[in-house]
Amino acid sequence: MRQTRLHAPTIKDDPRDAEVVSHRLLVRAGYIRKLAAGIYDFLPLATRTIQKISNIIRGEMNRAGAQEVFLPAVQPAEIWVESGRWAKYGPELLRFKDRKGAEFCLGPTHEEVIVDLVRRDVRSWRALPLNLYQIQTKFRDEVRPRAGLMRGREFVMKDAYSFDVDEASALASYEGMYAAYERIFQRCGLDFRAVEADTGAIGGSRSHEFQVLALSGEDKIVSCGQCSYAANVEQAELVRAPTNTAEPTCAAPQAVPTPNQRTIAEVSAALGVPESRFIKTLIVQVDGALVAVLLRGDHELNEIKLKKRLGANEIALAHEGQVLQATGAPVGFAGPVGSLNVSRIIADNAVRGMVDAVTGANQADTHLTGVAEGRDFKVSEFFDLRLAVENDPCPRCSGALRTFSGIEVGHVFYLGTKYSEAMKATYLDEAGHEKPMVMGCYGVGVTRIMAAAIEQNHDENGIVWPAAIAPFHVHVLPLQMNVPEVVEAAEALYKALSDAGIEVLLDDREERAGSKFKDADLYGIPWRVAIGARGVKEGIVELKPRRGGEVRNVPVASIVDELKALLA
RNA sequence: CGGGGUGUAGCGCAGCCUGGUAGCGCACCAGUUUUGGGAACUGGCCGUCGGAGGUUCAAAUCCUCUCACCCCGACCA
Repeated sequence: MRQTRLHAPTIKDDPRDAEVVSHRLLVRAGYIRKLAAGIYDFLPLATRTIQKISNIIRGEMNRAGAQEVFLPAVQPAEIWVESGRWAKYGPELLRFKDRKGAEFCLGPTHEEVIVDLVRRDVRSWRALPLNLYQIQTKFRDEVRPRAGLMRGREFVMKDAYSFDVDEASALASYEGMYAAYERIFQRCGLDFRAVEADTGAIGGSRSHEFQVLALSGEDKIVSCGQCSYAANVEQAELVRAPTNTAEPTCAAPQAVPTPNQRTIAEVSAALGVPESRFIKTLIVQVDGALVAVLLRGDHELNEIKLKKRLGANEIALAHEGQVLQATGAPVGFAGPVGSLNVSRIIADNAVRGMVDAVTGANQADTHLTGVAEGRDFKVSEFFDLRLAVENDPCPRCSGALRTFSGIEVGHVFYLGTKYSEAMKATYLDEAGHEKPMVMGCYGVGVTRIMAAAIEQNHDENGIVWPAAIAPFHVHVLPLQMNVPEVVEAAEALYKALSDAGIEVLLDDREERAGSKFKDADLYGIPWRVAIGARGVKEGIVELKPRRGGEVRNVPVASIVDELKALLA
């Protein structure tokens, strides 16, 4: 490809609306442009990288026995009504009507479509297992799209769906996809971790996320320093610490004035008591009722665990008015001692046996010290309700958990029969009995991989692509376009590399060397060959890896073989 | 949806407080000189100042409403 013909306009200034690195660099390097919030144009370089990623995914999916299909993005409401998700999915599902008034949506995912497809024609155990996948544009009307491609409303996703005769076979399919995913992300050159995850609204019982480790990641994950245990903090099981058996040092709680000190941090600083000695009291709406949830002051509520433990459909922190109603005090002074107007009081395991603790007094500008669990208040039930934190004990071994930020680029779910039962996707087994198919579903965020790869691979000058997903292999820069020998050498090298099947971008623009170097760094192509007037007279060109390495002089005669070897 | 912020040339911004001929840098076009890490000079092109309404002799500037976008939170296969 000649750069004079390439549409990849670079920008010197950072775009104002881009904060995260991948967004900034993709815009500056001319890979993407924004059309609307969370909706982007993919320019030629981005399209090439997306193709590379897609082809890696195809290779691994095909190798794992899955077959590629291409399903409609526009989906009729009927099948969503059938699965129950037309009502449940909420405003994230972009719905619209056709000219006759019939209801449709733009597919955020394709369980309904695939189940509808498979149930029509698959009637026998002989046709199973079956695994179908596609690479396609998805649309989710996110409340708040952000961070460029990391959380867009329209994005490219690979989604796969497996159908099996029974649970054992379905779990084998799941393991097959898990293994394929590990290969996919390895081949994309990503530093990632597979972690145990919550199954969320999609249901099912077994789930892993593939998280690319990056400080800018939205997800928090924990991983054991000693064994292979890793999980999303939402999911991480916490072993119960030994219950405190120390005796309280004071006979009864003492009220202390804490004017306008509403947060644990403020009161902790004012009283000189560490946050871990506080009992945090959250008033939570659980399906309409108010519940008091107690946590140790330095811990955070895991809403997913709370929802699960209580079997609730909807939970949310109470509003100011509800807090006043429950505690008789403004927000910031709630505590479990005395009368709380809530349906019940539950607590995290870590609150059990706390003594000499600090809590709100259910009275404005007042806290209580010297509070003891059991003596001064009663909890109806203890659960594991908090988010895991650094140094929590590993639930599998004696190690300690460490925390990381991650970007979710893949997710595998064991679905069971949730959709096949709702939509009657059944088969006849060998004995002639009708049974629901057992399903799994598996997603990879293709465009998100592109962003995640940049989050992990960049420097102050631009993108540093992992070779496997770079838009080109080699970038050839003739440094003086007015020196015929330089242009001739560059043209010859361009032809020789192209003939050798190497993807090469030739910077044939009438630009000064400095501009060419700057743009080359922004683009992030793995190998750069600079051809200068001095070197060419001696039969020398300069080879430089985009990642780190030094410039190396290579004889013109051997540069093609050299690059062939490097790219093999 | 709650909180905060921004909309002025293709991009990044100043001007707004204190109303009076719409500016700067980059990019783009032409020319000259340059030519190994975003060249210099000269000339040139590009604006319904996000939109609507109002106040005023006069509005980018003041007032009201509205739309879009960004950040934090809530939300989220």
